[in-house]
Amino acid sequence: MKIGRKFSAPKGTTLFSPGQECPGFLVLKQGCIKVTLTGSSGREVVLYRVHPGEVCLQTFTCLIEDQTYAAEGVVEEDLHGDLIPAGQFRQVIEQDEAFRNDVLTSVALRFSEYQQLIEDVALTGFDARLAKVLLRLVDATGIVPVTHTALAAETASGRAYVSRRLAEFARRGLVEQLSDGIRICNVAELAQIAEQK
Amino acid sequence: MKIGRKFSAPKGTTLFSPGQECPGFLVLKQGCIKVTLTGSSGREVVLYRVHPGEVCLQTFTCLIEDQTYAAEGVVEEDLHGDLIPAGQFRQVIEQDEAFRNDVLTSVALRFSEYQQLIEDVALTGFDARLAKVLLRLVDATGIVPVTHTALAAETASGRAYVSRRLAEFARRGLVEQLSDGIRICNVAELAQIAEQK
DNA sequence: CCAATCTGGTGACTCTGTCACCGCCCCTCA
DNA sequence: TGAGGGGCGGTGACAGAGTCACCAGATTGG
Repeated sequence: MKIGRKFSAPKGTTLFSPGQECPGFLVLKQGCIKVTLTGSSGREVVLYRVHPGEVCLQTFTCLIEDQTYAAEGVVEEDLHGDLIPAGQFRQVIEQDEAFRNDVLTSVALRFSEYQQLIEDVALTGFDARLAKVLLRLVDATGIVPVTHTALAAETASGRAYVSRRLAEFARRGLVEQLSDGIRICNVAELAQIAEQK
Repeated sequence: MKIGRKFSAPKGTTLFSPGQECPGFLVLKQGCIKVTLTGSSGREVVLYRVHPGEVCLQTFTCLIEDQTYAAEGVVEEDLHGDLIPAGQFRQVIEQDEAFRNDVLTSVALRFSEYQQLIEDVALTGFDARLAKVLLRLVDATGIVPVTHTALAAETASGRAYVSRRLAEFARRGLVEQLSDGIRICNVAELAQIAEQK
């Protein structure tokens, strides 16, 4: 069954920001959306990423309750997908089993991701969080191609502190700081740190 | 349409704990469930509460992914509701519009609650969190009938620190410590603190 | 070539949370 | 009745986490 209309957006596009309407239910075919929360102090936290096969759930809560939420969505990799207008949601979910399953799967995914995030932020030490993020963001060549500032958002922490701990990791030989990223040197030990506390 | 079977449990019952199967999709008619996460250090965080009209979503993620999650559910007020076996879920959600709406509403609620919790824990100062929790848990007589230990779980913090900050709040005349709880003395100023940072 | 911007390093703080230990109160049970 | 024991809360001393301000190098773009 054909639903929604084609939707594309290039890397860097802000899909929705606090206070705006978001464009609807986006079923991702290709690309990646980064969803973040920004506090009044300007500090930013990465909530989750939407990948192909998943549904962007931000409208969901906007629909049921009225509040506009503080989340912001930015395209990280060029985007292609189908957009289902918010108003048609209940109808489509009733009629289209595939869509319904997509939504339910996405919901379950997000749900456990959020729970994991809360666990990480509330119950784990910073080093474990940092190690986990590094291991999650390595590319195929063993390098994490992001700035300290970006790592701060990923770890729900501050840039200065990230720099300090990263220096300590480097001192211990776990990573090596490059001009354009971080090389992972000791995966095993990092993985062990990620499990602690 | 009649779904599931009657289910009841008295206050204090542990409905599910990390590693166990949870009993299924519980549609609450009466009572309250407290869902918490406990870290390896023994520290506990209150994730959310399930109230009448809502659905307990813990199985949801267990169903889609395989992992057993660290959440624990405890009955806070005597419970009555209907239990839908996990296996029947997709069938019931397809056929029963009322149930489908309940689930979607619950999901949206949880979703925004989780997001709020992440925002609170990751982006707000402790005092704001504490003030917020106090205002959320006051009863009709202006008293918050909980221990410091419970407040620590609600604020995702430690008991000792809660005691300290509460003493400071008392010194400033915002609250008064009683033998069996905390009296709120200055709602306005607490509300203002709750908004900060 | 200079200015503007982005990035990362650092010292000196503050805030947050931990640990251990204390005393208090209440309950139970011999 | 009195000796434990457990839950609760207060406190000092400390450790972990995060902030702020400021600096320096790199890059970019006019």
